[in-house]
Amino acid sequence: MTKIKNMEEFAALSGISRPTVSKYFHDPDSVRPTTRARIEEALEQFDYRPNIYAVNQNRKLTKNIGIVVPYLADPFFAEIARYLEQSCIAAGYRPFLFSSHGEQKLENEILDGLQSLKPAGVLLAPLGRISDKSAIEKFCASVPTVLFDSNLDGLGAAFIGSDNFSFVSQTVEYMTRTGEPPSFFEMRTPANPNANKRRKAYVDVMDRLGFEPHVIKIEGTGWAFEEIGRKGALKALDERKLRTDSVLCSNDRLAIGFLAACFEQGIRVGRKDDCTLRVASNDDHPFAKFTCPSLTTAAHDYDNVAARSVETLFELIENGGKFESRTETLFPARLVLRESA
Amino acid sequence: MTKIKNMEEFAALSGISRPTVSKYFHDPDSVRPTTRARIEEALEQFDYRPNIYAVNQNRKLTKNIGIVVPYLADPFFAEIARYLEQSCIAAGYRPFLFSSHGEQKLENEILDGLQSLKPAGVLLAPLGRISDKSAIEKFCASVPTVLFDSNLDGLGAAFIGSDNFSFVSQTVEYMTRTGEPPSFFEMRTPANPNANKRRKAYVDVMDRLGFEPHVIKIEGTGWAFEEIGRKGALKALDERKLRTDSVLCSNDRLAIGFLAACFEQGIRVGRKDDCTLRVASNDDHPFAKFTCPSLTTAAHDYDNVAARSVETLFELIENGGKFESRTETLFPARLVLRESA
DNA sequence: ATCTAAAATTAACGCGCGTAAAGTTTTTAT
DNA sequence: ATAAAAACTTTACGCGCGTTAATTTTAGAT
Repeated sequence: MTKIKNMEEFAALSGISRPTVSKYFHDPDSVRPTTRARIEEALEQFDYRPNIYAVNQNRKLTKNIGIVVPYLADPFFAEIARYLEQSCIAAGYRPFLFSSHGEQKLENEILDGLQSLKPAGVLLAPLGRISDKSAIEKFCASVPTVLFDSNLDGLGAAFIGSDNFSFVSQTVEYMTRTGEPPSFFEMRTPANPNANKRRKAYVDVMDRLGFEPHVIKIEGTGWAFEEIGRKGALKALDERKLRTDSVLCSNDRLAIGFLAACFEQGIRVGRKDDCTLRVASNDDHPFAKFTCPSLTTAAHDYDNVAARSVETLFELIENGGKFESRTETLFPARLVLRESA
Repeated sequence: MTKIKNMEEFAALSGISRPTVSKYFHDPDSVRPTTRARIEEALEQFDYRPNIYAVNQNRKLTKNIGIVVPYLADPFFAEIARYLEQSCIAAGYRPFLFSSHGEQKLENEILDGLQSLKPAGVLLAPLGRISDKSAIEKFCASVPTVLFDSNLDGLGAAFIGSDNFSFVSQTVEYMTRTGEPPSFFEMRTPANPNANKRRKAYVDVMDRLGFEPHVIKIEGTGWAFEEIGRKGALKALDERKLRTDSVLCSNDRLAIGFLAACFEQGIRVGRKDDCTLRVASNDDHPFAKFTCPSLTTAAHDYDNVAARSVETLFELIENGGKFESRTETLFPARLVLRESA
């Protein structure tokens, strides 16, 4: 097994000229089947691969794709990232995954570093409220970018996410139909723009159903939602803030904290006879199945959001990085009935 | 704001020769303070950055560092990855994060792709049992690699992880001291080598304390530990496999499933009077605080494992990629008492 | 066997930067 | 002030590959 230094050498060993070999690596189907066979034969024998730095220096467009999520320690984003990664690989691209870890500074640094990677495109789930909009706008101007999960008005070539109204209307209607209308439990200053849309949807749906909306806003900042939810729930329970026996949490991570607080307080949650409270939520977090009781929630259409995001990005890339107009695609939720409501 | 094309152009605009500018980017302290100032002044004015592809093509060693974890949807690894990333950045390196998603094929592909990135070093938490040892060995031969979390005998230049004996001895001793000796709850064919060490430690400690070890092995493969734990627990409870009122789970994700199963069955877990079962575990998963009841567990020394891992890798890099001998560093656990035991 | 379109070869340039050598200027020490 | 050391400038080559233009070979059809 000789060590190959460069394409010149490999071309010589395979008996094919370098430009043809170069062409092969760009697109194996662009060469004659016989020469392709000869190259691939040599490839197995000598284990050569083009120097990606030399390749990317000379190609106008790299095969790199950046994937940026706001908080990777949230398994929801880890799952989505997994799907996005695999779709990129399947399409012959090279995904690079980054997490902003909830910090604006880091999000900016990631976008900064991403620029020098000269990616063909970027899939960005921004931090949301605390994102540096102007920095993101500048970034999007120079790199084809598709936003997902969190929409920022007008930024990126397209947005793909979930239809928050569909989430909340389904959970509210279900709870109302099978019991009492829920209060809405959320952070006072949510990081994610979806939270605001969910609150609005809650108020709308309650109005429409003829009930008075009741929003419980809890304190806390950052991304430790479970702890924030737990503390907020303890306080709300202590102060008897709930107007009915039903609560709808803005998202599952808050609900996880809420359920932990209920358990601590000996409050039985669920629809069984001995239960005094029903808790539902939104997202269908990977752990929602393992809360006690298991969490009734509105599930993201993970697969479609992820699939459409990469699809859209590929279209964008093939379109030269620009769309005629910015599109927003929203996928509806699927209600997942479990034990908590 | 003119658009700069290359270093030549930037050098001209800053009034400094290109080789000096190049030197500056390699190490800002290697040029005279006055010239450094002039360069940085121009830098603010013109926003130029070297083309990383051209840079990396010519430098013997890149500033890239690969971070590979077995399963990023596990918040434990997400948290560790976060720390590793930040340490790399602080040291002037460029971390690239990859997850094997529990698949050998993917782990191999990641290492494969990593080679062409020509990283200065790699931090690798391998899949464990299902890792392709020969592939990893080959990789380590050509890239300076430090293993963490999961040890594979003899692979990598060093290993940094947790002392499984310390984990299990603390939990077993605690449970025994304050109640009955625990059974050990684990997967029959665990993916992670730590699991085997924990079982051995359990048997050892039980023997030493004069109790008969009792290991409950449950079925299931893959990385959906919570569901495996839940199903296994339902079966074990149904078949009355437990010899005492105490269970020690091999890891927290299994324990999360175990607790969910107990809740479903109406079994009260904890140390209160009305409880009939105590459950403890190992890892201190980020969600362990929010299980019902909250989980008593032995915590990894996250910070030290992560810090020592990057430290070791940097030493390795400065050492030219080779150590005299392979070292294994283990950090002890810290017992975290919560409500479940 | 002959023609033609497709594919491969040869030759050569450029990408942006690292880096080395030789000469010049600036700084530091005496 | 002077010498030595340090830093900078100029010049030039090389890295590995993309890409183009001109030429030759090959394949499929008549």
